[in-house]
Amino acid sequence: MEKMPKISESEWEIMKIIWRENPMTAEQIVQHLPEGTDWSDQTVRTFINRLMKKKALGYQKSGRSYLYYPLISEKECVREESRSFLNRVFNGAAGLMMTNFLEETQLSDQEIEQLQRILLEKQGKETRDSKDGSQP
Amino acid sequence: MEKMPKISESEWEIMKIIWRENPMTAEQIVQHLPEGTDWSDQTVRTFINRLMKKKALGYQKSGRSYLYYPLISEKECVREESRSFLNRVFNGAAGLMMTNFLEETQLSDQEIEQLQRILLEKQGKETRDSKDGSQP
DNA sequence: TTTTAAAATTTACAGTTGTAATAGTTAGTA
DNA sequence: TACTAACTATTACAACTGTAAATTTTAAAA
Repeated sequence: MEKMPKISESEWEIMKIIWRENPMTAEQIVQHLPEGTDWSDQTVRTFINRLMKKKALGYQKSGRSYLYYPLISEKECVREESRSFLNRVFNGAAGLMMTNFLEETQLSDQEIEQLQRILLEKQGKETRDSKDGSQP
Repeated sequence: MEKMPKISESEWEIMKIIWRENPMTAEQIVQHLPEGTDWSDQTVRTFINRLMKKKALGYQKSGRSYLYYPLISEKECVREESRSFLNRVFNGAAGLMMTNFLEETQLSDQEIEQLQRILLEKQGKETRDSKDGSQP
């Protein structure tokens, strides 16, 4: 984990596509943009280029075009972005954040049950574990 | 809710202070910055000014200085920032997001229990309510 | 009332982001 | 092999951010 580059809002769109499936050409990336996204081809290529400058994407040549692939992991990025959000908005208080989300969000029964299951499991563990939180 | 202005990372620090206690002078805001924040006075005043331009802060004169107070609510801002984060990182999938957070975060027993309580309550309601989600 | 010190306002400046247009390169095609 | 269409790379430019310094205003002090 060398030091995650900062990924902007638009760049996230590109990364999400690439993480789902790669390697991929610029052309393909454009095709995979969520509907409603109204970016010109050039704009998308600019984003791709910036991501390469940031070392978030790598490429290999293939005929006339490049095949891009991620150099940073989605998990790491999600973790970093979550950390940032949590600090900015909730001063790092994860419990408060989740309470808030639960109260404001509509969830399906399945989701509720899954969350309950996770909590149940956590409840058993928390008491056992030290406050460290890093296990393989 | 006219249309929330976009609050930057640094500006959030100012807003969080003002929301906690207001009205407040620039001087006081500086004093309430979290320790470790290494901003010059001028920098803080720049942020305050930008927040006024954005109509996020208002003021009333008091002697030689201004007393600032919020013009936008914390709840609204938190909601907006959460929405943005959720879309950017999880494509809007709240359940996925919470699952992820629960799995990555260390929580106290109290917090776990509180979350369980909220879920329990939600479980009763979800089945009753329509999928609308807007009640007074 | 003039001075002055503290506040606020204006200006600065580089880096990031959104949004492309334009220029340069190159692999196929004629 | 020369041409061209598709790709990539470079350049553009304004708005937003982080970070202040310089300037102007003004209430309080002398």
